[in-house]
Amino acid sequence: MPEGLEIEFYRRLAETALDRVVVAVDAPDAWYLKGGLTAEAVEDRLVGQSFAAARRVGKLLLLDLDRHGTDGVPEDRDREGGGVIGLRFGMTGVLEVDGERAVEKLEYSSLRRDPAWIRFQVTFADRGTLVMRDPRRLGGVELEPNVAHLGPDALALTAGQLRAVLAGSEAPLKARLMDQQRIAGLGNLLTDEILWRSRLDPDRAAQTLDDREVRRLHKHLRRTLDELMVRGGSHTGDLMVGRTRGGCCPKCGAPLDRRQIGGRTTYSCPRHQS
DNA sequence: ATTGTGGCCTGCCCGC
DNA sequence: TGCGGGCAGGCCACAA
Repeated sequence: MPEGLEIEFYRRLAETALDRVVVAVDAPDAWYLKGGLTAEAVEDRLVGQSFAAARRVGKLLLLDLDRHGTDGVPEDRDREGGGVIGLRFGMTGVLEVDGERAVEKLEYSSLRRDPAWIRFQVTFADRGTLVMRDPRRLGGVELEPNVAHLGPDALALTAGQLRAVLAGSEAPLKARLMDQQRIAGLGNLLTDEILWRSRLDPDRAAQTLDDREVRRLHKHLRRTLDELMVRGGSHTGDLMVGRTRGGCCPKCGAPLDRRQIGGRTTYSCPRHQS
């Protein structure tokens, strides 16, 4: 599923959609529009504009609208927020620009291109498109999304930030790492991989980690994100081959534990993680 | 406040 | 061969 890494790939792809004038918006699924947004409102807001920048906070992709209209006339500066559209991809959302995908293989999503799965589409004057496909409709589109409640981005997390996130929390380590208000961008697969590499039990209370363990966790967090980014995504971790019912630890061959932690299916090695 | 739970959505996989 | 029940998890509302 798209976690922070995949959304970073999406963001890079979205940069090819910058500075192109929008001529049409298709939002066929009202349920996909969040925060009271309507198809008419998003069309009014986008048509005639272009995207000036593609940013990312955790799993949220942000497209900044150009401050100026196509005629170079300054926009109404009184309008609040500066014009940002937020795209969430849920578990099975895929981004395409001009028919190109940022991620070829997406775990738990389908490779089919059923037109019915198009939840949001922007057409540019050059006839190119930006398309969100989402079979399960767990993503969404929102204007001026609130990013204040998101924690620091996982891809740039410092050791000090990690320490602060874990301090004083009775919550299971894994739940704390996946809490988007604390750290933005870690999903289920990445978190299992990071904790497995760090040899830490996902069910331990977050605050029980000592300094050495926090530093170890931070080292593996950074290393894992860098490595899987190069490999191509969250599903390319070393644990993945064993991450199945009855699966075994790729390190030692011991049967993996399969538990629900923080409401998520969690795989861990009883021999390596404590 | 913090932490946990259930439900949303629907394609796909497994077993019968 | 077709069918039905789980399963997947990001996110949110709500409960304790």
